[in-house]
Amino acid sequence: MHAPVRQAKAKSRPAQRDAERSRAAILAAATAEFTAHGFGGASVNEVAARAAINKRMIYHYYGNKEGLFLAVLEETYARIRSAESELCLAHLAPPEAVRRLVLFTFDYFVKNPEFLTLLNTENMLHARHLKRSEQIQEMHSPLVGTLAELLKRGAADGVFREDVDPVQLYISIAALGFFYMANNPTLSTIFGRNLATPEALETRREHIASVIMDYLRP
Amino acid sequence: MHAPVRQAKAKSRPAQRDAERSRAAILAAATAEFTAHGFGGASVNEVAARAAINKRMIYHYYGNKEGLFLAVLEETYARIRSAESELCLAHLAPPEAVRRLVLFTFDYFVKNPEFLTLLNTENMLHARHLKRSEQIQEMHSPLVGTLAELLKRGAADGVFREDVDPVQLYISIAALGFFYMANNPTLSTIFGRNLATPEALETRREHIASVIMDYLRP
DNA sequence: GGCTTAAGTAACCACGCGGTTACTCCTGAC
DNA sequence: GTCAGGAGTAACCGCGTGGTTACTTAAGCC
Repeated sequence: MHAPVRQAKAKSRPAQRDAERSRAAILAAATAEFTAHGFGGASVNEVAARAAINKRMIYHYYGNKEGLFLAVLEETYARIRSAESELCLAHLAPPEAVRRLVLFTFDYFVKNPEFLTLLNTENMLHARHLKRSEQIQEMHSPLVGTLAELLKRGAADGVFREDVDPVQLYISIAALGFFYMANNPTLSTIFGRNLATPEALETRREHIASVIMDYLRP
Repeated sequence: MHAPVRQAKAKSRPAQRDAERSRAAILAAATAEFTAHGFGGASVNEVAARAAINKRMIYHYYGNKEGLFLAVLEETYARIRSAESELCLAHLAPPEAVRRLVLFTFDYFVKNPEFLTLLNTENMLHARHLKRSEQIQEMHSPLVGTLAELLKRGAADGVFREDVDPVQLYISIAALGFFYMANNPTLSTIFGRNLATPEALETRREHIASVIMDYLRP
């Protein structure tokens, strides 16, 4: 799609029309703003400035601040689900597959810290946005079902214990990485050392794999 | 200390003077306000209203909103350290002591959800308040040292594996409970069931103990 | 080419915000 | 008894907020 030609206005770039591009710019700006300041501290004026888009358009596309935040959450969940769908675990031996899932989860949190902060913000608000979402089914991770299959196969093979609840295990895999990354600033301050160096992250990554794999031992 | 007698003003209770009581009321109100709304969304006007104290006094005691939030964090840390100091683990067998610590940690998070939310808020702000605190030493948990001793004794007794990093273990013990409680609203929404019922909490509690104790098996 | 819809703009509004000013008066110390 | 300091009050200020109003104009369709 070519950019239309139009006389430039003083001090502003030529107005163009591209709804998809505008919405994407707004979502990216809103993600940064809500991540940095939380829901109450974030400013719609600032989102508009960051996106270089008129504030009226934010209300046109998303309705209000709550609708904007829900759109940010939905996109955030879509991203992790998309990344999870690229894991191909079914053809792997159960221990290798679970280990792969554990490492993927931690690596995802390391590369996407905004996911952690946005989730914490939404939990502080008692998930009131997610509860209104029409995409909750898409947010449910199919990996819990995958994990249940792996645990069943592993128990049958005698390489996993038999009494593992896949939901509890999935939550624990997430917990071990999420807490470490989301709380890294206060943990580093209190322990008096940087827990976010590449070495520290590698140590934590291997520790998490060890905790989970040792828990699954028969 | 007796309450001084003074003529009541129209529509307001008699003004009394008690700095300690005022500070305590302000901190309690601020804890509730920051817990519910985060730092940016919390309002100093609302804190004053909740505490039934003039806003000027908040600035008199705490300087500004940032100083108020730091005071709330320091009190929050003081509370968990006080509760931890009542754990008497040294005389217990290492497995029983570690299990006691694990259960205590989860139970504390269940009973003090504001601790989780305030910590998440401070981490979103990159621990900028904690970094300015003059009480960081008091926030460092002595339990890490206690845990190191237990791991050493347990390994010598042959009931624990020998290669456990006490800091990583302590973080994992906190992670398994913190994530579950702090993310309960979104997890419950996405899994389509209430993960905060007494049964669900008991299941989670036992799961965490199992994960940690099985990890420590030689 | 004209018409309709929607993308986009600029300015505006009422209100709440964090913090301050200017004071009163309680209380403790000398 | 007096005085100074601090607890406490009421009103105020400049600014930013979420959201709205009233418009222009690009672009697609018939």
